[in-house]
Amino acid sequence: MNSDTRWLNDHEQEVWRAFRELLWGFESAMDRQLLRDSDLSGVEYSVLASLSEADDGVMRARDIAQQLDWERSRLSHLLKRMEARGLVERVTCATDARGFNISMTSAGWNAIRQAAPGHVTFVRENVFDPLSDAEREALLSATTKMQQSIRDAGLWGNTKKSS
Amino acid sequence: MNSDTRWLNDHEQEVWRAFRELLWGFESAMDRQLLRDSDLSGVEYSVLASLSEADDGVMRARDIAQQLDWERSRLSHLLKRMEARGLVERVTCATDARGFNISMTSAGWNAIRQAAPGHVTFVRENVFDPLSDAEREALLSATTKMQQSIRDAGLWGNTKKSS
DNA sequence: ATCGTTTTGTTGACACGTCAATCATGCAAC
DNA sequence: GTTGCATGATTGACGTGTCAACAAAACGAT
Repeated sequence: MNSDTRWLNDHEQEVWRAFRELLWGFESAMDRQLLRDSDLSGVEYSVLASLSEADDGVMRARDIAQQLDWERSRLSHLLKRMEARGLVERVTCATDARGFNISMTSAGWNAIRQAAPGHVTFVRENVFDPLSDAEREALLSATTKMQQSIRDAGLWGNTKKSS
Repeated sequence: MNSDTRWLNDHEQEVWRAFRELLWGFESAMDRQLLRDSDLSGVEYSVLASLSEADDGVMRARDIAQQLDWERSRLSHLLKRMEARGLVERVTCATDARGFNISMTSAGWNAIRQAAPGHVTFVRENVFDPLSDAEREALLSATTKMQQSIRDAGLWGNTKKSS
């Protein structure tokens, strides 16, 4: 139907293919490394990392979800599993009876402290070390522009559309 | 413990943060667009796209899995759902009694033909249009290098390690 | 021919994500 | 203060992914 679609030429297909492969492969490799070295999944690491940046390892669930740009239910499901694993605890919130404070247990602290070096090393060895300075800067500007473009198209993240 | 970890400085954190955000956000936006415009999930689109490149829309399941670098079980689960939706059919293979030929139904053809223009447009508008020529080339070399680095580390894809 | 191994594919258990529905609480308007 | 709406969080259904176990056919060596 849409006969004026601007299809990709050969070179564009090559770029797109490489990018798309990396898109799925990078996260999956990162998760694999994390799981292998520290018995944490990628999403568990994200939550623990957020918590560890708070003063005492305690945050409102709402704030975690906002910081990670996650849906509430996604976080809720995950926290249930993490609580069962003993990594975090739900504590009722004194100032808002609806809310919960999520608090890292000592097992949670141990897990994130053990996992962080390997994770950072993964990023350094597979992102920064292989790239030249120019490539690193181009990567930053390219990712920023793509993200902005998707935002402009109203397709980014979990933010609800304007009616 | 690993006290010689080379942590990220501020600028590196900024690059890493932008890249990581794009990593999860891009795929999710793409899937959202696809689902909205054509009632196909991203993975369903991948399978149908592979099939549509075969002469008659028929491929061995094994070859689809290999082309997409997927685990067999992942494909098997998905094909079961896609067959239930009427997008593909499993046909017993004449030359190998273990295997199955996966064949697109006419509904499958219709779905992929309807979805393709919007998908290509998404890629063009959010990858190629926002990027300069230099950025496009840098993106290609950067993604290629990251992927190669991960491969060298033995963390890429579903290929089993060498015992 | 038969034995052991590889290949092909399925299944079940479980981790994970989205969506829609639900529920209680806070809050603002009146 | 009650009515109405927004907010914070949970739940259940279902699509999706991984992993390990399984079964059956193919294959290669003897």
